Amino acid sequence: MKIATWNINGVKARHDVLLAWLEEAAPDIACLQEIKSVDDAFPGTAFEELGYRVETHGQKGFNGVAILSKVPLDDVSRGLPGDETDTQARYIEATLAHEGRPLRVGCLYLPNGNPLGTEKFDYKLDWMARLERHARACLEREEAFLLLGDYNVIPEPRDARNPQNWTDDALFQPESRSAFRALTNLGLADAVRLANQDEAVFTFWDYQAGAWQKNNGIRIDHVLMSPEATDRLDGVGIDAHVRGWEKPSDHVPVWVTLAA
DNA sequence: ATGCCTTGTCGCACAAGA
Repeated sequence: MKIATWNINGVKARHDVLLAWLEEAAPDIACLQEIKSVDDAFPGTAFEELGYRVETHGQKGFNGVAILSKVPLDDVSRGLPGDETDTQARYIEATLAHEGRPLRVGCLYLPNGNPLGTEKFDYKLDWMARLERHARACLEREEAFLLLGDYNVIPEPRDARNPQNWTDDALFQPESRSAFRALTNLGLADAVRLANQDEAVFTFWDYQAGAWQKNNGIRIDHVLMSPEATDRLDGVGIDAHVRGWEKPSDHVPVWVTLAA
């Protein structure tokens, strides 16, 4: 079973590229972020014709997440628990069956947090604290689950081509990195780092200043896995070539495959 | 030091992104 995450930066602008990637990569589950669409306006027909069910949690103009799935989804839940006043659409999760056992998939778009010294950075850290509490609750069930998406965190210096350029950025603050580390310290595995310890493993390249051509990237899209899911981990990949397609997102897909 | 692009918006410039 192949499960992927991709920040597509607008589902309407990315419709054809998303369709081409789904046909090429053929994931069973695709977790999407920044759909920038309300639920009713999500252009799902072409994806449904490929065999995907579509579950969205959208809002107008910004943010928005979705799960496309070739297998049935149960208990679809929208919004990250822990703050009923949070109106930003950044989290959706659902349960599916993998080899006869439940697998919970959480699709997340973590707040960017810039600029520093504003309520936006506080919101990022509050959101990460809620995510840790949610991860703890999920772990207590001792079942397989994935928390995957755009974390907007550069975990370590080797996860940026030019880490010195990010020292004043919310993505690379000690508080952001510590909050991400709190998740891995719970026992959640960073799938890409289980498979690949190299430098220059990136998932995002800015649209500006020829970042893609210079390979001036960062690794901010992550797949975190519970121990029960890691037991079944079979493969990990980053579809970086998609960044070179016409009209690309600035992020690329990251995926894992689970064995029986 | 700043902008460099891209997307969506009750557009005709701007906010937000990272």
